[in-house]
Amino acid sequence: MVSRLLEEYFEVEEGFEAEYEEELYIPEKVELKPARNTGVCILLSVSYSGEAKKALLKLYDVEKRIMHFWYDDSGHKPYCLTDMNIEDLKRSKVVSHPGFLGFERVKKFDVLKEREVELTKIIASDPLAIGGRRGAIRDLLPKAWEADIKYHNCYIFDRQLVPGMFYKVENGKLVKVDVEPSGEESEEVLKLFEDQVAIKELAKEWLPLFLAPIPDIRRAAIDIEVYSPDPDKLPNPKEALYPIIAFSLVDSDGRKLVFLLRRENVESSQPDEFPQDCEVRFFYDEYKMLEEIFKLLCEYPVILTFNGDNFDLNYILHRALKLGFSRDKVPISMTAGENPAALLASSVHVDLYKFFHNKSIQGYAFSNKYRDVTLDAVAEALLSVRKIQLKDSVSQLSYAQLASYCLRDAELVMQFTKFNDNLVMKLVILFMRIAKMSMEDVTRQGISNWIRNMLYFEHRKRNYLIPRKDEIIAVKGQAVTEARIKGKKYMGAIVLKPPAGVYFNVAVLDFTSLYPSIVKTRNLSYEVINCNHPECKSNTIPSTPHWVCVKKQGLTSILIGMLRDIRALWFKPMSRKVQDPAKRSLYEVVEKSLKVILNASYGVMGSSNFSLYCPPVAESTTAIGRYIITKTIEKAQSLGLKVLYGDTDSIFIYEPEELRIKELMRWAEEELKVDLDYDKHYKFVAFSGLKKNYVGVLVNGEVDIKGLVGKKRNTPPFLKEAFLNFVSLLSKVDTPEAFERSKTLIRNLARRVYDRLKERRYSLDELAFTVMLSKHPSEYAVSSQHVKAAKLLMAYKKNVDSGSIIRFVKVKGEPGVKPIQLARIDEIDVDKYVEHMRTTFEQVLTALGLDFDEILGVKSITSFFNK
DNA sequence: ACCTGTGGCGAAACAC
DNA sequence: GTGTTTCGCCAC
Repeated sequence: MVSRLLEEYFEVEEGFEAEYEEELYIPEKVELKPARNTGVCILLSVSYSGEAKKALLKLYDVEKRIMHFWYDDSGHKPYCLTDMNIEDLKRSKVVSHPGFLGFERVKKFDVLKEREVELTKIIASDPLAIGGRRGAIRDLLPKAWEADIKYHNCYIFDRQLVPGMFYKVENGKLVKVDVEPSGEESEEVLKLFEDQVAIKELAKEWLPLFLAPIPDIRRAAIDIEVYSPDPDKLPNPKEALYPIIAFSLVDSDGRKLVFLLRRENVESSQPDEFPQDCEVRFFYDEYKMLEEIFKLLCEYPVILTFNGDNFDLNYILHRALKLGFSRDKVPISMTAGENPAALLASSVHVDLYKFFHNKSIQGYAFSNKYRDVTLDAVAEALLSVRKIQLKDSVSQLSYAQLASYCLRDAELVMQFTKFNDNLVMKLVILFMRIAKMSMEDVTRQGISNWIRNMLYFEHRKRNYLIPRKDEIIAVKGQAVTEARIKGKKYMGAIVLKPPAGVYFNVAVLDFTSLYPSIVKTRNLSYEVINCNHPECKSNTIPSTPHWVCVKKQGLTSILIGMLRDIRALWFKPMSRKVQDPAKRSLYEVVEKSLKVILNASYGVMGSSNFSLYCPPVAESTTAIGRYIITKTIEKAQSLGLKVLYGDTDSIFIYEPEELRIKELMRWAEEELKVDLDYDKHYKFVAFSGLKKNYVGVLVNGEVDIKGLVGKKRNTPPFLKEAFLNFVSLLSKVDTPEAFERSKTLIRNLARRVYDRLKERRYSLDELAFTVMLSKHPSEYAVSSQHVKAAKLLMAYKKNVDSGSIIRFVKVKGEPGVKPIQLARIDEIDVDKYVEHMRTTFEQVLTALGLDFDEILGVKSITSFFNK
């Protein structure tokens, strides 16, 4: 049982196996709990071993049927896998044990039978992804399980057995797919790895995942509207007190339909007022309408919603139960827990709200194009189309207005998966292939779970025992470096302090995917860091006591290195080179998805929630990063280059000389084994003198604004707008002389904003600060302004919770703020706003050598205000 | 049940 | 009054 890996890299005590075996413990009372999703797993929440196990099983009369028995992450809750079929399970004593498979759960399995057909379609449509829900394909699973267990006979991950990405369904059976790389392209890519044996072998297995075509899965987007007597309050799905008055569906083939519930006192509409190309159906009976909705939900392999987990599907389910549907007639079920998911009986439900909410998706796949995750905001950012803006609440709309409104939402949701050549669906499927997760899981779970699953898969493939978190910490230790910021675990990157002022002709160099490159070239991986070979101890990590194995390359080092290389050497260049739009789009999607994984791969190593959490690996990564940028700056200076600024992996060089830059790049490649690339060239950069804080105008006229207050989400719109005008004046500047001329314009602009503010000629909307609540207002340690505003809103019977966006203005008197809904323009505290204006503008003015007070003559005026 | 990391800035609240 | 802490948002 002790794997090769464990013996080699951990100090394995003599009798390791016996340790578990000999610790006999026979509990008097056994608690049996259901294991989620696996159906035929029994979870015993007790310690067990040899004789104890037997006694225990005898107690429950199931000993003969127990096939396998494994530990879970905690090491104390072993799983039993049984080979019992459902009928046996139902009859067995175990089943009737309180807390185990209750009646309802068994019943659910019967429902599952019907789901297989549709799920099979999805799996079959993309054999390289594992698809569908595990429970739903349970009859197909045993074959995969056998293979899995035989092949990886050491550990079963988190209540699931991964059937493997290399299976597809044929005639109702799982069939192994031949994954030998075929085709010229694979060969061509593999040639790039001639000198890296381990990486080449792994790339052989992974390339099909990226090169195989991505299926266009048939799907439908849905949306509902619910009647509400209070237009400010969203109806509660658990109570489902009010009728569903509209339902819309838009499918991937272009079919559009709307169901409307006839109600009293609703304005009737002419046929031509309804949306065109759309089937409209009226119902007198909500029950009937729900029946029709359920039929539709079962027609598509994938159903898309925006917030369907929390609202739409949840509401439909509870409304149906309230109207007298029995549970087995409703094809929707909610998972248990605080953050439940709505699952469909015969389809996969993708809640795009959850997917778009994922920080990695937001940042790296969509480069922060949207900030608020609302249907309206995301649609505007990605599709340039908005929701239909309503003056009245949905409950007051005419039938035609309601139909248009509801349909638009479903259209937007469908469009999310279609725009940019099905980008979102393609990303989802690629993430399924990379993480070996189902569509439902991959769209709901965060990046750390994707990476965990990806790594676990590679462990099992190699027959490695997967250690627990506490085992890694015990053997490899905690972080030793001290963070600059209090409360952080270890030291991070270096940021240079830039000189305040404007600099013409600045080149920016950066290290391409610095951290993944470090992980690869310096062999960073939890099992090989601080290994127990005496001869490795001299291979130290700078400014840490850690060392790294020189005998064997670690798993994460190979895997992350391989992903980095195929992105950098193939998919990134190809996504720029290839002309054929379809091919190009595929390269772009693969490139994007790899970027997402790579960017998070370092972070998770330093995250205590991550199951392979290894602080020494995380701090070694940043330590080497610091070493690399420091050495590069030194080298640049010795070459006579002037380094203005740098942050983590970038270096700003003033008046660069091509030959010296080339020499620096060559040196970095040779000495440090990292690619130093020429990133961009600024016509000029204006530094405020603060770190992470500057404006630059590129040679093509594009403007980069970094970290300045004027661009932050919480800054009031009037300042953002003024700031943008300010920057656009700046972007027209070409020469130092033009600066002098632009100063008058800048002065006028600042003056105008100031006067307007003073005369209160801005609306409340323009003055509003927009801040997100990161937790419920009651949970805050300090009552900051947005929390105060939120509490005022709550007192005004508004629903406010973690994630809510609070808009407030600053007013005179206590408590100094009011939510925008409750404020009047004459209450505004003008002085506070002048201060905000000052900081916003000063960040750039100092760079230009201008003074805010001087420009406005503010000093005399503020003193006037103070009287 | 959910959760990648550290560094840095500004505003306001809190602690003394 | 002051220094410190908390919070949100951003850069990388």
